[in-house]
This record gives sequence, structure tokens and C-alpha cells, in this order.
Amino acid sequence: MRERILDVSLELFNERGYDKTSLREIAERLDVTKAALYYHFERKEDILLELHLRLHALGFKALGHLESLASDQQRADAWPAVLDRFIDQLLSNRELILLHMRNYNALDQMQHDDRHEAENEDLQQRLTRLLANGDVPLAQRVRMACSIGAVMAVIGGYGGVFGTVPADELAELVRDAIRDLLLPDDRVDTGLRPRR
Amino acid sequence: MRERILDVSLELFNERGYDKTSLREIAERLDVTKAALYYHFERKEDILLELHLRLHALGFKALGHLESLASDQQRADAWPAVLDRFIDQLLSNRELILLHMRNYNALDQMQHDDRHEAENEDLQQRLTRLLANGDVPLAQRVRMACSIGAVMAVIGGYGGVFGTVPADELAELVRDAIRDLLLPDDRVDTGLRPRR
DNA sequence: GTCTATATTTCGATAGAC
DNA sequence: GTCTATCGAAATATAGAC
Repeated sequence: MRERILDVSLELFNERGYDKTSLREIAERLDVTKAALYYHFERKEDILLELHLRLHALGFKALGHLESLASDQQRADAWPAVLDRFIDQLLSNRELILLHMRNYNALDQMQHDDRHEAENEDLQQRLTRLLANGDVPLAQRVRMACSIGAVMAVIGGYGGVFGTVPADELAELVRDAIRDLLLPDDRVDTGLRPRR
Repeated sequence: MRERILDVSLELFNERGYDKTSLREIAERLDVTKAALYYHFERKEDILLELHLRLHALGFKALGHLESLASDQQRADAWPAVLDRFIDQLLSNRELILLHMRNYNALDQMQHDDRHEAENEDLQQRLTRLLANGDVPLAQRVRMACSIGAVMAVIGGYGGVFGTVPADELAELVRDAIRDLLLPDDRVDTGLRPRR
């Protein structure tokens, strides 16, 4: 039952937003009463919290990938596999990614749990370290940020425009795209790009 | 005063989220009472609505840029300037972009105004036409979606990691990046990219 | 584990004086 | 244009029976 509550909640949070989703709605869709939910979760926020912890798990994996990308930036033969797993992982957890994109503020301001706080800070710190690390050229770091946004955008789907495209085909195209983004050095200079 | 309300509201909506921002908070930060706000806006949603209309204006400009990019994809000499204006426009309206990123659901579910509805549908339709247009190769369309996400990500800044970088330098780096993303044909094949 | 019933709080919105 | 005072609705959360 606990799992059913989480499923339905994730659905509703993405449809209507966390704040506008009432416990009554969740209960209705599960054909139980509001009070029943309180047997499984002490507070409404605890539902969102549990979902966020699962998102965190994804985040840690993804960061692991990105970090190894940053350190292996010279060994181009090493990271295609890493990149593949990264994108596949995001693509196969679309609902959780959507939760992050569509409920940013609600997720950002949860503060009722210590473990959650710690994980949040850890993620934030590692992401910052990755993108603010002076050892990596700024241009490279900007491109890493771009690649994260790129993958997110396609997964979010901007209204599901790519909904009809098979997931693996989409993944392949995204991989190609952000490969061009992260490895611009593989190309010869056509004289078009650098304008300064 | 109306403008001051909008400014403070935009600030608070981005900090705490639209739903969690009460009129009391907005009023407090302006050193007036809640009731005073109702002289300037009939409903709370009308504040968000006005902000969204300004975001729409940005969206129309941006879409214009993107549409001309799509149609001019062969004339590589034509669009760098177009692209520049596009990115500059987004970068100089960071707060409004943030509103979109951090209050997706709240913005998505506003339905109290006819003009707003019409503009919303128009934008959605044109974006869909752009990204679902069968005349443009799927790979190209995926890359366009990627580029939108890339720009957004850097502007959103994932916690302001690039806050210390001068805006024009950042803009230049993003331009370079999404140029590589949108014009992969400018490069020679190293044998690394296509794997099928 | 789920129910009915109710307590508690908060917020959006209104009325009317100044 | 701003204030005080208040209404009404809706949501979270609790108490206690089954």
C-alpha cells in the first residue's frame, strides 16, 4: 500500500504540482479516505520526502558518472560506456526527473528530515565542486552544465513532443548530441566557430 | 506601486515558490497590509498572470529566433547573429526564466484569463510544430531541444555556480557550445561518433 | 488498516472606514 | 490607496471506533 501511495502521489505531483495536490485527491484516486494515508505517512511532506530520497539515489549515480567524466576527459575511449549508462538511467526514471523539474521549489524547501538535509547538501556540494572546479577549463565546465540541461530537456520532453520516438532511439540521438557538446576537440577548425 | 508588487512577488515566487508565498509575505516585504494588494490586483493569481505575460513576450521572441534557425539551417552564415540575440535575451531576463523553471506547475495550471490561454496555446503549438516537424530530421530536432535545455541550464545556474563569471563571457561560451550542438556537420568524422 | 468526525490553522478574499 | 476587521473555504492533521 505504501508503494501504491507513492506511485499515485508521484503521478499527481507531476500533473498538478505538490502544493495543489491535496491528500483528499490522493486518497480518492486510491479509493480510500484521507485518514488512511496517515497510517502510512505521518505528514504529507513525508510522501514527497520519500520520493526525493529516491531521486537522490539517482542523483548520486549520475554525479558519479559526471565526476568520472570530468577526470577522464582525456581518455575519450573510456567514457562512452559511462555516458551511456548515465543517459539510460535518466531515461528509465523519467517520472522522478519530472518531479524534480516540475516541483523544484517544493523539493528545495523541505527541511523536516536530517538524513534528507545531509544528502541534499552533499549533492549540492559535489555538483558545485564539479562545475566550479578551477582545474577544469571554464569552457569545459559550461559544456558539462549544458549537457545536463540538454538531457533533462529531452527527458522532460517539453510537452511530450518526442513521445512517439522509441526510447532507445532517442537515447542514441541524445548521446550523439552531447558527445559533440563535450568533445569539441575531436573536430577540425572550419574557421567558423571561434570569432574572437 | 503595481510594479513594486510585481518585483517583490517575482523575487518571492522564485525564492519560496508561488504556492508557498502568501499575500501576507508580499505585503510585509512592501510594508503595507494584505488588503492594500487587492487594490492593485483582483486575485493573487493575477500577479502571477502578469508575470507570465511578460514571460510570454520573451517566449515569442525566442520562438521567432528558433523558427528562423530551423528554416535557415543551411545558411550557416545567417544565424550566428540570430543566435546571439536569442541567448542575450534569455541571459538578461534571468529572473523570468527562473520563474518558469521553478514554478512550472503553477504557471501551467493558470486558467483564469482568455488572453493568457490563447497565448499559451499559441506558444505550445508553435513549439510543437518546431520540434515535431517531419520535414526537419529527427536528429536535428532533438538537438534543438537539447540546445534549449542547455541554455536554460546555464541560466538557471544550478545553484549559481557561474555567478562569478561575467555575463558576456558566459554568453560567448554557451554560444560556442550550442553551435557545436546544432551544427555537427561542420566537423570531420573522426570515426568516433557514429556507432551504428 | 481503514473508517467517521472533528479540531486547528492558514490563506485568499471582502466590507467598510479613513 | 491604504487601513482594520472579519468571513468563508480548504487543507493538514488528530481522536477514537471498528
